[in-house]
Amino acid sequence: MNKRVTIKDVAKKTGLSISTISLVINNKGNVREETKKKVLQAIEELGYYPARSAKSLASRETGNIGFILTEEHFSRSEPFYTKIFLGTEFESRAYNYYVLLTTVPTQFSKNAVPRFLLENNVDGVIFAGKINQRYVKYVEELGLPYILVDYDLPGKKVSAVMIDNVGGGEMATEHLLNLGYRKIAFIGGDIEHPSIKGRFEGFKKALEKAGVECDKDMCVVGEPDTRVINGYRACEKLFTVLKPEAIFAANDAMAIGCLRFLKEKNIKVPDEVAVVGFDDIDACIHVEPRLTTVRVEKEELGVVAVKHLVEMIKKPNFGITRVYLPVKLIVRDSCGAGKKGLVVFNDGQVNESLT
Amino acid sequence: MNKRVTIKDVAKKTGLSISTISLVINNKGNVREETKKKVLQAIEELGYYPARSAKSLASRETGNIGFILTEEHFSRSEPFYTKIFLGTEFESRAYNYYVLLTTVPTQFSKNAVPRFLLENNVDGVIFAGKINQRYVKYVEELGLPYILVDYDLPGKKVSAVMIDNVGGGEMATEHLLNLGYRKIAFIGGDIEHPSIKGRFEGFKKALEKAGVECDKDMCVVGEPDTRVINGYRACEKLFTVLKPEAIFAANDAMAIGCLRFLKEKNIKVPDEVAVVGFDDIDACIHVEPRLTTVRVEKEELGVVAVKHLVEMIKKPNFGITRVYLPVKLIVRDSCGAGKKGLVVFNDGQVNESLT
DNA sequence: ACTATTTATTAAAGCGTTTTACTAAACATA
DNA sequence: TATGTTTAGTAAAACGCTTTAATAAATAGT
Repeated sequence: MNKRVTIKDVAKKTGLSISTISLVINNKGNVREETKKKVLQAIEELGYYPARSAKSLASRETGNIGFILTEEHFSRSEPFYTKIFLGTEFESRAYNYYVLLTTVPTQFSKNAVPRFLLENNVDGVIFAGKINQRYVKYVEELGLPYILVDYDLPGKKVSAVMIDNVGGGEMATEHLLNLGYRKIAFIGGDIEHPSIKGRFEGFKKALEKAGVECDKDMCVVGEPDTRVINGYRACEKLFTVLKPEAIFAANDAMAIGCLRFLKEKNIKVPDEVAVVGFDDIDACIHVEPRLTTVRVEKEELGVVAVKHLVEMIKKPNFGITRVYLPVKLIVRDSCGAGKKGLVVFNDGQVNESLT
Repeated sequence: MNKRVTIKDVAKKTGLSISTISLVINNKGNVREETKKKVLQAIEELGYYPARSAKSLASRETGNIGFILTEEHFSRSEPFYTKIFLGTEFESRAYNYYVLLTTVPTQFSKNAVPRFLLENNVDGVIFAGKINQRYVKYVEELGLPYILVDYDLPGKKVSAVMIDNVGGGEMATEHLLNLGYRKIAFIGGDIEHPSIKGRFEGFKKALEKAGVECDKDMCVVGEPDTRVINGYRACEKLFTVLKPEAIFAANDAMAIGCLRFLKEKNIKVPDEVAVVGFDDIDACIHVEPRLTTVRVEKEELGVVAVKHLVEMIKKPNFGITRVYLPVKLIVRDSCGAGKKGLVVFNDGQVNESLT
């Protein structure tokens, strides 16, 4: 093919040295305005663009960000982390970075270390979701800046962008309380997960504030994870003994599991039981009834993570940043708010997602 | 930080030259088994791994694959191309590639050229979905191998992995015919799109085979694109004049649009109208009734694209590959198959996606 | 006018690999 | 034994940049 044009060609064309060309490109050193112009023009005319590999080698900057996800999270149908990823992907471009995605097994293992770390091929790392502490430690020892998204390392001060889980849990519960429900159940799944824990905390906080006692039997938190099937089972468990007026599920998947169970048992939602979820995944508007939930701005999580990570890359000893992203109650049909004549502060009941 | 260990360190430790180390790593040249062992051990002990940037610079291989998507397709909620992307992402890792994603505007523009092309930072390119021909040309002129996914360039022999749209359209239509429907409508959106065109073709083919006349008025193909809202509108248009017994929508989004309209008008699905979609997006199992559709293996599209692209990268003049991925009818509730006592050859009616 | 300082440019080293051409040793061939 | 052929290993150039230290020219200070 037509040979690649290099910095040498630009030097030759302008009669300057390659050093000068480099300085102009990177806006460094003292270069006369006039020569700058000349160089820029030559670059334009030749269609020159610095080769990434050479630039990386010389400058020790790769222009890449690593994105590490535990394998379970990458399950091909899980949209939550996919969206976070797309957010980082999108935002990275604004900062002229590319993001390299990889998954790692839950357990740390020497030969599960992401290749981009071994190859020295990233300038910083984003960890999304639950992650084994040893991966973080590995990255730390490399001296790379990193940030966690939607997770936190207990007992370790790390940079992280998190969801306001407590606030969201409170919000959802308060909403149910405001609608007059008192016997409210909580369905949680893996309560060890910081996010679930936070949502549960918010749940209890709201109840306490309202002076409603939190019935332990109404809190099903034993399931191993937060998939639909476990929501279904938790709901089943719940209804064998009790009859809650409302359910707050720690995420939409589980909430949808509840909906499934209730539909099977012919228990009407929201007339007999109200259901509120958390996350606002796409499915919410497709299920029947449409699910009231707490919206997490998933892409935004990724976006914010990139913003901070880039800061950290640019400025060494930037320090630790910890940010909590606000959430928002999205009222739809599964909580009975409409029925009860409540003002629905929702954005676009009818047309939403008619995309 | 602890300084990076380089090939020099390995050379020093083994008392060999760096050339030999390199040869061992890349399994080239003539190196005694014995020395090979020695080198490998030293590498192991030192924890050496070749730096990507240096390797790239010297070998002119980047280890990256570019993934180019038109902006509309990247709309953050569009799961179709996201899944294709995840498929490539996943498969790439098996081949030790990373994939760099970028979007481009619909119209070609000199300064919309993906940075990874300018930087010489990819070994090959995947184009997903509808793409302006000039981008393809640009890549071609760079001498880079490339492959299209879910699109084709009319009048140009390019490598591509496509869906069997015609077969799928035929399948869906035949299914409706088998159920006894005769007045079958087609809702298409952008008929210029090769995929839609193919599905329409399959539709007509099936009708013809069955000796059923294709009523032009039953084919709504004027909408600008295939979003939910346009399915809604097309359906509305349809029902102002006609009363089809069944609808075959060219994709699930539009099919869901139909469902919305029909629910609003209180027209029962499938009792009064049967609906079949195409793609099998996640929402299918959440809508009411669950949507019968033609499943496209979206991740698989990405996987296959990577497989072929890697071949092309490894073997220059590999030639053109064109592959059609088969599709599969997924019978659910919107077509009335159950009601009519038909055998339902579905995988997991009840538990599917209870993930 | 002479020195000190600032400004503009460059030569050259370095980044960490791959690869080619070369050498030396070992082995075959006759 | 002399010669050709493998085999094993290496020196050195190349890949295309950045960056540092040095130099030269212009400007300022007295």
